[in-house]
Amino acid sequence: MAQTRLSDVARLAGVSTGSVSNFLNRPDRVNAETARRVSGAIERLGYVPNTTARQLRRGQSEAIGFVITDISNPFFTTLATGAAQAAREAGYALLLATSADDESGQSQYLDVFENRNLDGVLVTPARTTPNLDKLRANGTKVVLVDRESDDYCSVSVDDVAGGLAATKHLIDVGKRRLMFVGGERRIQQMRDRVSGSRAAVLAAGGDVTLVEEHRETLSIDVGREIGAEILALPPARRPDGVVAANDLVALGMMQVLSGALSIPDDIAIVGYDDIDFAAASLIPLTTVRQPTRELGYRGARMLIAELTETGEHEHSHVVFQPELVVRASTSRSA
Amino acid sequence: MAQTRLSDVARLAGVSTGSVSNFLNRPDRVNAETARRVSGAIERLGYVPNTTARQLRRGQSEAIGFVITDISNPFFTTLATGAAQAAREAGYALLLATSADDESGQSQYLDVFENRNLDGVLVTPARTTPNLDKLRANGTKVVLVDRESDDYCSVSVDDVAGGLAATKHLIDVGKRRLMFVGGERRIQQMRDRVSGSRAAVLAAGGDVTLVEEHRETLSIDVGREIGAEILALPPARRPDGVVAANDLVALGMMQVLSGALSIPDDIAIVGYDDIDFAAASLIPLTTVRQPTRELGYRGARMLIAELTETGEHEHSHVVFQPELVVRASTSRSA
DNA sequence: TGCGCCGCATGAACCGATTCATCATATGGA
DNA sequence: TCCATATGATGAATCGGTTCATGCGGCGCA
Repeated sequence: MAQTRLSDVARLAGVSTGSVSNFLNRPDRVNAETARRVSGAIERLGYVPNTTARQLRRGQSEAIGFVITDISNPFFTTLATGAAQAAREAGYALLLATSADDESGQSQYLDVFENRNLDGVLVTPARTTPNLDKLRANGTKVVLVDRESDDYCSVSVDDVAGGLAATKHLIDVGKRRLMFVGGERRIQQMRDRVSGSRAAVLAAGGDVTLVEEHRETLSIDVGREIGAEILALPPARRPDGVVAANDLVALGMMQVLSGALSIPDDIAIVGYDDIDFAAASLIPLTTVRQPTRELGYRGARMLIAELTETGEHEHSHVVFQPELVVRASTSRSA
Repeated sequence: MAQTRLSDVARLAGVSTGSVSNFLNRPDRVNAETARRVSGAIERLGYVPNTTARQLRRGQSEAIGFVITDISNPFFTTLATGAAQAAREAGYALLLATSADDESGQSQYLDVFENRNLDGVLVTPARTTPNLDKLRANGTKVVLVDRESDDYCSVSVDDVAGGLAATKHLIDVGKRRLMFVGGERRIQQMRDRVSGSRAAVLAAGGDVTLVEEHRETLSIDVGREIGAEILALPPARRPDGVVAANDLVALGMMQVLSGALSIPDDIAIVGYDDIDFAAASLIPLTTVRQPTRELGYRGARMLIAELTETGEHEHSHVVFQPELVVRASTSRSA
């Protein structure tokens, strides 16, 4: 209960508080003998510095925040794991907020962050870009994850390439009536994936068609719904290949479709993200793998770098390349 | 950049800092006119209180921590969601730490928490109980989640009942050669689930057998391994019913087994937790549902209650009852 | 011997909000 | 009219580190 204070350490060691503080923060600035005494006193008292006081004086918290858009999607938790690791390595704390079940969503959580005075936040922009500028005006650094922007540092994945690879693969295995299931068109990633998909169709020539279906959220349940809708179509109008914009939808669709149709013969499915459950499905899911963990890791490192750099800041952008992982949901031989 | 301080507000409103502080924290103590002026000044300046300074003075951080044992298991993220909600409702921040990929594991993260001076932590004790006592001696409150203990408040689920229900169900659908796949025996939950399982076998009489398999971790990959081992057995020695101690293992096993055997005819599988993917599997998984979100929610509320209560503290314990959810992995009719 | 410099310790001021003893003013009752 | 009481404002002290201007002793060099 009774916190031992830095001044207690100073008294026991017979030095000033300044020296103790220096020992803690710039050990090179204290004499070896002094260091020995201070270190002994700290040991003896079991002293732990009070982070709050340090933060107050330093004007920074050594903590960064991350808003998880959808905690039920392993993609985001993997992102968080990567970010957490980077934070830990740099001695930062990672404060996670979840906007999972909430109507007003993200911007509310950014508010939470606002008066927790974090040094910076990692943001995965959802449907609309929340008022990041306001945060930044308040002195909080911002790095975008899984999204590019000229105004902020960002780490992202080439979604055009991902959409293209997924679609081209379906065409290569002989599918002609394709369907793209995406999220809200306002989200940049979705637009990119769609445009990659279209590019692949265009390149294939005239006999390949592509229909697009867009939903607000991309969950397992939504996948089930869309699967049911496909089954309700007359067979001739059913797609024979589907590109889903995330694995959850793909798995939901597959569950419903596998009851009535043969996968991949009647209908082949490609997901996106390569969450663990994609490989673990009874029919393993072909999917576009993103370097998810790395994405979170690099994002956090970038943020921390921005926090610690001294000179003028230049926004930097890292773009990873996705990788198509072929499994049984599109190919018998896989 | 230049933070507006409380004293700026006071100056603009023409009142003392004490009054501004009172307006913020005990509005009933300030005159209506004063309140109006202060509120106007806050508005005009866009003032946001500095949480760090408040924490320092108050001696508390209004933040609680939660160590996620395995972030790749949706069970734990759901727990976190519940806890996050409770924290949010009470105006607390939830600091998440992940011990996912780390050899030394949990205790290290509790250290991180130690000098972040949190008011309390929520702990899901893993294999060994980390040095919680030390934390507590430092003034940090502790509540155990998913585990009972006399020395701490706790929220848990009746694991004996869960193991029993799962096993009895297999027996009821006609299975006789049962297998229990659990985690480390040192973990209390595992012991409870096993003993529930044994009780069900005992109650069924002589012709039901139970073999036990224990692994350090319970992941999809481990499930695959065990599935392969089962397939390698001579048919007569294969179990015809499996109780898995979490859904991940169950899903992993099912993936391997469904290739060679008929589920549920040759072998029926029951999981544990009822994560979303259990219902979403191509063969939906029968499982023991835990009120996971509620568990996190109640745990956090309990912790916050302990933090805000004034009198003597009495440890309290909430024990939820699990619920068996029957699906196709054990029953054709389901 | 004297001067300048270096290394290191010192401790008061400070970060920004909260608290509380104190005081001013108003109200009511005798 | 006077005193007791209530209401509410005040501002200095405080929380626990960090910083920095200041000072001191020792060493090298001329």
